[in-house]
Parts: sequence; structure tokens; C-alpha cells
Amino acid sequence: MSEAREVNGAQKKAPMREVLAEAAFQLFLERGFERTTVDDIVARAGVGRRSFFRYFPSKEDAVFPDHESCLADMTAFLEAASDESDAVDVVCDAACLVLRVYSTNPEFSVQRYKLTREVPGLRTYELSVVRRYERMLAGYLRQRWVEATDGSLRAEVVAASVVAAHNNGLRSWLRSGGEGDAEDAVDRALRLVRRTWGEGGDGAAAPEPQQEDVVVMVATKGAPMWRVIQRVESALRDG
Amino acid sequence: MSEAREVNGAQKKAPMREVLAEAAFQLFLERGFERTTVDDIVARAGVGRRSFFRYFPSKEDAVFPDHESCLADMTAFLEAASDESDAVDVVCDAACLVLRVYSTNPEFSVQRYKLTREVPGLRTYELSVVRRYERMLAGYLRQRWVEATDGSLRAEVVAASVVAAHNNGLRSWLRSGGEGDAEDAVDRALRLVRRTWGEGGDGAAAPEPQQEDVVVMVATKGAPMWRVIQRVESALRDG
DNA sequence: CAACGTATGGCACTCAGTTCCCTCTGTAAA
DNA sequence: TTTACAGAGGGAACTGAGTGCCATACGTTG
Repeated sequence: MSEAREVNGAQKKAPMREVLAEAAFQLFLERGFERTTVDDIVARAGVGRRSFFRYFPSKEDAVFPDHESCLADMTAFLEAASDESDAVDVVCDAACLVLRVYSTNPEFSVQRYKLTREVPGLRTYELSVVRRYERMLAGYLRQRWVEATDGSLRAEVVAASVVAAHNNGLRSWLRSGGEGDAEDAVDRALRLVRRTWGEGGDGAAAPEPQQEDVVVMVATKGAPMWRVIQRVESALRDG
Repeated sequence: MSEAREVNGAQKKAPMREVLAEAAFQLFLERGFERTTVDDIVARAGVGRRSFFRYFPSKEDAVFPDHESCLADMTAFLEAASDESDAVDVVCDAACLVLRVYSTNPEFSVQRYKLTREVPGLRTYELSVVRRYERMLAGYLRQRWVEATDGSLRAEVVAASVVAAHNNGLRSWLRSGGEGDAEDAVDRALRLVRRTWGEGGDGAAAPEPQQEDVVVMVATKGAPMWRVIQRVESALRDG
């Protein structure tokens, strides 16, 4: 709203980056993203056009001003994670960390969500951002599972699952207009992933590499059922 | 290479779309994507600048000239899919359908892969394409699972898993330079997803359709016996 | 005061993508 | 044959994002 903030009675200049992001977001809400030019933004912010591109590499970046720092936070979180804990839990927690950035400013997040939903350019941009999170999670899992068979494959699939579940929970919260508890929604969604892929899952989910625990049975059609069952039983018993 | 093809002794004009796509791809390989302007492309193709944008909405589209039709194929496939078959199997098969487009032109696919890997703009574009496949798969699963609890969540997570596994297999094949069997690589990757999310969720997999009288059954240790038997029975019955 | 690094403004340029309008060509009706 | 029409392609001019280059202003340190 105002370009300067009152702090202890002294005028303190708001950082240009925030001034620009705020001016841009206002205009995007008023006229739409595509109907707003960079010249419009810098005019409202009262700065030169060149300054915009000094702080944001593209017009789209002004819509997600905090994603770089969020990515950095996630990097730090994963680097600090203990190798003792379940790897799936770690990446789920890392995803929740992103969520917190959203849930801190519900109104802003909801408005941005609406904007992003209806502007193809912003959807694409968001995709590329989300992809970076996913790659980071996959990288962490891959490193944790270097020894496991198909570790790389599992890492990518689990990372994709975590991101999908996180986004599902997040979007359901955003669609509700930011009412209710975002962490709850995402936690509930991630529970499915934790249960399915987590190392400490209940009996349904196999721990570690499946190769060892998989039994392949070949039978011919027409074979007597009792013989089939007999073989299945013995296979499952002592593998 | 040539703008006209000899057919039955008569000159037949190659369709402009292909002429443009080929000219564009050649130039992208020679000078790189960003160092090639649309003017360069139309100059080589010997057509007017305006024509390029008649056939491709953006420069990026010229790199993926067949994705729209591939998407249409997938739509048709999903619409024609039987409600009897395992929903997860259906979407896995739909993913393999995309793979076929790649494996039909290995050299082209490998060159494009290298190009896409090193041009950020193309990576982002590809992401938006892949996202459309994912949404389509998720839509199919959601519709199949309307009754299930958390059906929507499961649909999105499974779709993301399928896409991640597919891409893992595809990329490993592309990195190998197009040697070996792409279908094999992707099948192996998708096996993890089928096993984990298939409706015989505790491990039973559908029989191989190819062989007439041999049934292969995969089960995990610890799976409840009744489910295994149920699965065997149905496999032997209508396999 | 001078010298220097940093933050910002201004200008001109490239290039993607769009708008509007033109020509050419083949076809069907009069 | 002439006319009318439709559809494919060509082309000029425009908008707007993003970049490169240089000038200017300000604060710091010598």
C-alpha cells in the first residue's frame, strides 16, 4: 500500500523487491496477469523499468517472490536430516515445510491460487517451480537408497507421490478459501503416501527392496486347483 | 531434406507443417534452440514468417510436433478402456502408449532428449506437456474411484507415480542412446507401480496376456491367503 | 575532497507472438 | 468463359518481454 513504513518514528524505505512484488500483485488482481505490462508495474511502483528485471528474471517470478528462499530452506532441511529417520518421513516433512510458507499468508495464497489457475503462463511457471522441489526430494531419496535395488526408480516415484499428495491437500485447502487447517489437510493426504511407501509401514507395505520378498509362480491353465494352492502356500511360506 | 517427395513419378508437396518442423529441428541441432530465430526457420523452409505461427503456436511446439495427436490417442484409449480391468493397469498401458511414439523414432527421440535437457525453455515446455498426460490419467482414475474413500487423492498420487515411473524408464532408455528395448525399460519401471497400487494392492498382479495357457502370478510374502487364492482363481478362469 | 563500489534510471535493441490485410489458386456456379 | 467464393499462404506493422550498455546518484572509505 504505502512505499515507506513507519518504524520507531523514522522513515524506513521498504526494500525495492517487496515494493515491486506488491505493485505487481495488485495490478494482476485488478487487470489480470496478461493485461498488465511490466511498464504498468514499474509505473505504479514509481521506479525504472530496468529495476524490475534486476529483481525478477521474468514477469512470472513476481507472483512467486518467496520460492527461491523456500527452496533454500528445503535444501537446508534435507541436509540437516538425520539418516536414522525413515527417508519417506523426511521428505514428507520437507513437503510440509513448503506448506508453511503458504499457510502463513492465507489470503495471499488463496488469491494467488485463483490467479494461477486461470493464467496458463502462470500454471506453467508454477509447474517448473514444483518440479524443482520434486527433483530435490528425489535427489535426497536416491542418496538414501543408493544401496537398494531400483533405488533411483523408487526415489523418483516416491518423490512424485509426495508432491502429488502435498498438492492435493494444499489445493483442497486453497479451494476452501483458506479456512480450516492447511497442515491437517496435507497431513491427511500424506498419510496415504507414508503408509504406502514408508519403511515402517504396517504389514501391507513391504519394507525395503521387494525383489527378496516377491514370489513368482508359474502355473498352467487346467491344473488342479489344489495343486496350485499347495504350491502357492509353500512358496509364500519358505520362498 | 527435400521439400518435395517423388510419389508415383508425380511431385507431391510435403505438408507445410512437416517442412517447418524438420527445418526447425535441424537448425536447433546446428545452432541450438535459443540461437535460432523463427526468421531463420522460415528462411530455411522457404516460407513466410506468418505461416510458422499458423502451424505452431510457439517456437517450442515445433520440437514436439506430435504431442497433440498423442494426447488424442490417449484420450481415445482411456475412453475405450473396459471398466472390468484393473484401473491401474489401464493407466499404465496408456502410459506405454505414449512410449510407443518415442520408440518409433529412436534417433529423433534421443536427439530431442539431448536438446530438451540443455534448454531450460524446452524443459519447462515439456513439463507442461507431461502435466497434461498426468491430469488425463488422474481424471480417468478419479472417475473409476468415485466411490472409494480418498478416491481423488489416490487418483492423483497414482497418476503421478505412473508418470514418474514411465519417465524413469523412458529416460534411462534415452540416455542409453536408444539402444535396447524401450518397452522393456518402461515395463520394468511400471512394475513397481502396478505392484504397489494395483487393485490386488497386497501384491497380486494380473496374468500376462500373451501366453495362452500359462499363468504367471506374482505375490508378496505376507499377503493374505484368501486374496491370493481369489486372484489365482480369477486368473485361471478368464485369463 | 577524491576515489570507488553499489544501486538505480534511461535508452535502444532483439525477438516472440499478434493483427490486419493482401495475393494467389483452385473450384463451383452462372 | 466469367464471376463468386473459400482457403492457403505472404507480408508489413505493431505490442511487449527481456537484455546490454552506459550514465547518474549516493554512501563509504581513503
